Amino acid sequence: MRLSQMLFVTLRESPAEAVIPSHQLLLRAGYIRRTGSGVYSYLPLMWRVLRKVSQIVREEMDATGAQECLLPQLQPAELWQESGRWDTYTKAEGIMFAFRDRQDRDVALGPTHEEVITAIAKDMIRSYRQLPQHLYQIQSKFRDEIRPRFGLMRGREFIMKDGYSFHTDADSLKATYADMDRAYRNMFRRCGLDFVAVEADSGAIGGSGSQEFMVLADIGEDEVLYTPDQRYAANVEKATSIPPDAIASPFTTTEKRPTPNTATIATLAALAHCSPTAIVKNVLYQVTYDTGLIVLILVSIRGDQDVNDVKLQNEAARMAADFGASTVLSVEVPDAEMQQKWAAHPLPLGYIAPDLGDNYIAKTALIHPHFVRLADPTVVELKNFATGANEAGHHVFGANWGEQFDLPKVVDLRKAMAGDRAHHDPSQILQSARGIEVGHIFQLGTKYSQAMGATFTNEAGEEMPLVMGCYGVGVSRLAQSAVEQCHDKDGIIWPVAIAPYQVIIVIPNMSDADAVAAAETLYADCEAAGLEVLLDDRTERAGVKFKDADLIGIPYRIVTGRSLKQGKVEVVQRATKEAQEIPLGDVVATLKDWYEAAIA
RNA sequence: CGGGAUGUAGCGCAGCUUGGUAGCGCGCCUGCUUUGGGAGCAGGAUGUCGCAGGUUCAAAUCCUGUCAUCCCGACCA
Repeated sequence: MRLSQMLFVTLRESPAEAVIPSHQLLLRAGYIRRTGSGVYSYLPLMWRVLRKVSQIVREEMDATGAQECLLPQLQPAELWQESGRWDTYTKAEGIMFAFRDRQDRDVALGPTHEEVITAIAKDMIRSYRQLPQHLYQIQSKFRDEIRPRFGLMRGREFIMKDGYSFHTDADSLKATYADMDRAYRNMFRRCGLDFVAVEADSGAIGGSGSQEFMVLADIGEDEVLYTPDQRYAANVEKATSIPPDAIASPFTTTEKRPTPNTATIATLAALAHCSPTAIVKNVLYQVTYDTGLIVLILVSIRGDQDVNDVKLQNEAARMAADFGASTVLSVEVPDAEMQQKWAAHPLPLGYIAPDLGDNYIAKTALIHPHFVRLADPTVVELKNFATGANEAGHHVFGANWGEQFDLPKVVDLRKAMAGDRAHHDPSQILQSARGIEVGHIFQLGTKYSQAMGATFTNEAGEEMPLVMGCYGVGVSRLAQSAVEQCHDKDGIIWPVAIAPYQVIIVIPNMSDADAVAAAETLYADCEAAGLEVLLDDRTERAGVKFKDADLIGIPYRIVTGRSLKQGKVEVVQRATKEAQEIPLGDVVATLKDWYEAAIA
């Protein structure tokens, strides 16, 4: 491609809308333009990158035997009502773009495709003889994100590879899941990313085992906890650890004492001269189920620890059936406005005890009349602890489970933290890093197949639900992550395998006929050799061309300049800025070698 | 949805406090010179100051509303 013919516009300054390097550089270098909030146009250079990434993904998927297909983005509501996700996706999470067509039918733009693919499996898969199957597609997804941000990092329309596998049993699923683990590692390695695989929460998709692939970067939206021996890595939402040991309580007698202005653990610990580990903190949550029922959960946890919202939400979901509900719409810490809806009288905020009376809950139809009391394992062994007295400005000291308070049901709700010890080896201390989630693989199980009646007949002639897995890669997010991870002050440094072009030939002086002729020859030779090449034949000064070449991040730059007199050209590697003079006749073969070595 | 900020030329910004003919840098167009790291000189074009009301002789500027974009948050008593 000749740059003089291309829609090629670079910006000297970053548009104000971009705040992270990768977003700024993609805008400045003319790869993308914002069309709306969280909606981007992929310009010719970007589209080449996305096609490169897609092709790597495709090759690795095909190598596992998965079959590419293309499913509709426009999806009827019935499918989602069958799976039970219509309400959660349109109301609770509100993440699905849903609307009515002219026949007044509810339809939506696909945020994901479990429903569509399961309906097809239900239709087409009848016998165990057809299994396993694995279909995947690469297409745009639509999600009405709460807060789109950072360009392609969290868009409302984005490109994703999503795959779905169907199995007779869990062992077959695990085999494919392991294949996907390997395939994903291959993809991300081939794309030139520095990544880590971590244990993950399954979230709204549902199911059991799941693993995320994180590109490490400071602006990552996820926190990853890992051990230096690399034997453990998990999303903080999922992570478990050994908490610090509790320091023995200094309280020897049981008494209620006035403790003014100690609504926080820090102020209470200071006033009472004790460690936060000697305090039982009681935190109130409000869960809303799909039936409209509100259930109040009181969590008791050690004073130095925090509740993991995701673990709590999962526990609330497990309890849903007990309340005649099927899904959780929200889990929140009730603010003053929410409290007014159900509190019979003002709560002793900051001074709540594990036995906060049910009489605080007003008798209303949509409010469960009892607190659901849960205890994190960190409080189980505490002796003579301090905790609230259910009276503003007062705490109880020297309390014990089975004496002053009944120990509630014990559930792990604790948020693991950097500095905690690891379960597999307590000498390993958890470290924290930020990550960008570029891939996620799930063992779904039978959640969708059961809901939608997707069954097959097994060897014994019994009708069984299909066992499913699903596997996603954020293609457009991955491409921007590569920039986030690989750039310098001058611009993008594309990994060779996903660069839009491998080579750019710069003619420093267009009025030098020899330089132009040499460049034209090299341009033709590169193309003939199968290298993807840009020819900067614009009538710009050399400085402008060098700046632009650096900005758009093409891996190899040829300059037909001064050394032409010696029959040589300068060849510069973008990543290292390393330059060398190479005889004209050797240039193409050299670049071909470099390219092949880089993508091997 | 809550909080914060910003909307002025293609991009980055000033002007607003104290109302009075809309500015700067880059980019763009023309010409000449220049030609290896975002050239110099000369000339030129480009704005319903986000939108709608209001106050006023007069509004980019003051008031009200509204829309859009970006950032932080959705969380511990």
